[in-house]
Amino acid sequence: MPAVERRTGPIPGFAATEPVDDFSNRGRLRCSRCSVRGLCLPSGLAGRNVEDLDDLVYATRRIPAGEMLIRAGSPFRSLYAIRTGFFKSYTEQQGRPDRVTGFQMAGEIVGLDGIDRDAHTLNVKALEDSHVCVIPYVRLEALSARLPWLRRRVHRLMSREIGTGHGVMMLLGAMAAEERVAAFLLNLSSRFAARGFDEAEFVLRMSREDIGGYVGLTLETVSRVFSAFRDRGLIEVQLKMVRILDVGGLHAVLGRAVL
Amino acid sequence: MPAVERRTGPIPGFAATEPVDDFSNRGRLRCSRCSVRGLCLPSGLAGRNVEDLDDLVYATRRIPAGEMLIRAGSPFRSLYAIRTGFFKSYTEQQGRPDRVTGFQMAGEIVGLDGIDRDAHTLNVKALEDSHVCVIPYVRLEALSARLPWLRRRVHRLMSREIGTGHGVMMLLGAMAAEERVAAFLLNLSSRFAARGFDEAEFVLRMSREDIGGYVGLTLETVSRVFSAFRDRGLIEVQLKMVRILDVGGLHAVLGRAVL
DNA sequence: CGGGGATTTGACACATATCAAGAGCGGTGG
DNA sequence: CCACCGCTCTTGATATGTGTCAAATCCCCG
Repeated sequence: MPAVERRTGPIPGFAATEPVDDFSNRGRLRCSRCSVRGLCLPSGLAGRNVEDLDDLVYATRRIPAGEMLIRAGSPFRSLYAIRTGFFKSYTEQQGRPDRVTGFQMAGEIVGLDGIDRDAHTLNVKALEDSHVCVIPYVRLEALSARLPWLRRRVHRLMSREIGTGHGVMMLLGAMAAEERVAAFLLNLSSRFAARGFDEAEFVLRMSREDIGGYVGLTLETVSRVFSAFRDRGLIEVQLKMVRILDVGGLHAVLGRAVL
Repeated sequence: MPAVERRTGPIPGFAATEPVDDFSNRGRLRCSRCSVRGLCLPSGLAGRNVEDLDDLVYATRRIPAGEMLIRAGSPFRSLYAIRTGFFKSYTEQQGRPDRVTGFQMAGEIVGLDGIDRDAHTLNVKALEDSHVCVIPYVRLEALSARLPWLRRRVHRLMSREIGTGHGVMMLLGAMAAEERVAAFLLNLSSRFAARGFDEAEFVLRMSREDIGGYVGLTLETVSRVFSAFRDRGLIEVQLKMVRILDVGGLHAVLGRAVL
């Protein structure tokens, strides 16, 4: 069962079927006070204007580790901004392991792929206890009408996701196993760094199988590559714990493979 | 040298560095009269409103086969709507064959990936003589301010491109060679069909190497798979000419591989 | 008609998948 | 608190799909 539900009544144009566990937004949820505002929707905005966003967020929702935030096929109504936590987006394949399209962390927006068909196309599952902001699409739309910078910002977000997709295509279509894993680790590292976490030492929230599902390898190969990197002194690995000992070395593995 | 250039003076906020070979838009280029409007930006619009778009297009531009429409790294100013023709989007890799991120045809929009960084990230090259509509981003922005349906439409377009990317990830990360090629052929076929062309018989505009660069295989493997399909009576191939003899059979090759 | 690139086909190599077994860790319950 | 159980991870042996290298053919275009 997905999180506790507590609602505060329907929003015009927004069917109240969203499970939420926080109050409706009466100035309580403020982008202007959010710790990840520098990465999230308000990014790049000078202070005062951020308050324009303060009635954008409908509610927050707590997603315990292992619970689904979005189920593929469900009707699209909202985007979700990740406040804290870690998610994986994936499609299920009967028998085979999940095909993972990405991992998302604080400040990132999920659900953009659902706009086109008015339905979500991917499953999104929390890999650790997480909090998200529910952003009803109709509200975003309405606010976009009068906030040019918000239109622009949403365009940039979507454009970035398109570009991210191209990066993954590069990874999947043109890189060897070690290159893929190196690229994966470096990507994670820089994203942690952007959030003020240690860029050298971090915890992998996902399993080897999930990593494999993302970079297009089997879990065994991922494990082997980790071991190979360890033996060469590039990283330390102890199950979920990873410490990057030689960033330059990892970049060298990537070689001239363009990401 | 890229096509003939003929301009009609600067547009506010739009530096006149775009090579164009048609007149500036004085009601001459009309989405409302365009043959691909059903697939392009105006898609889904009731007739009369389409005229709102008529001053969106700055100019058309002819791109001869083999010429570049967009060069990776160049500053982002415009989107391009394909009127006629066929393009490939790709990144160059020194030594190795191009990594192809997609093929585009009439009614499709290219350049969306450039919004995020104000620069194009992919090369886009015409594979046959083509015509595109140049859509200055500032104009699209301005028009979006007063046309809710256009905002929505652009969101949908970008969302679709995100979803397309996920489809390619699926293909590259989880499918065997024959599955990839079958998916590629079926995808092309349905897109031709949507444009009123024969869905069973069509001309491949791209080389085997380009196909390989797209589906993540070498040109030899692509060729072998084509031959295998031919031997099994699924298709006829004669260089660029392809005829699908057994659609069901191709779908069967895909099996339960989810696209 | 000639030339050069694209395509096909073959032989072989190799990277990664597959199959299998064992070890380590974490969570649960006594 | 300890012991057990199950799941994830690691490591090994082997299989196999696809890449690589090479050569012949075909076509298109000049």
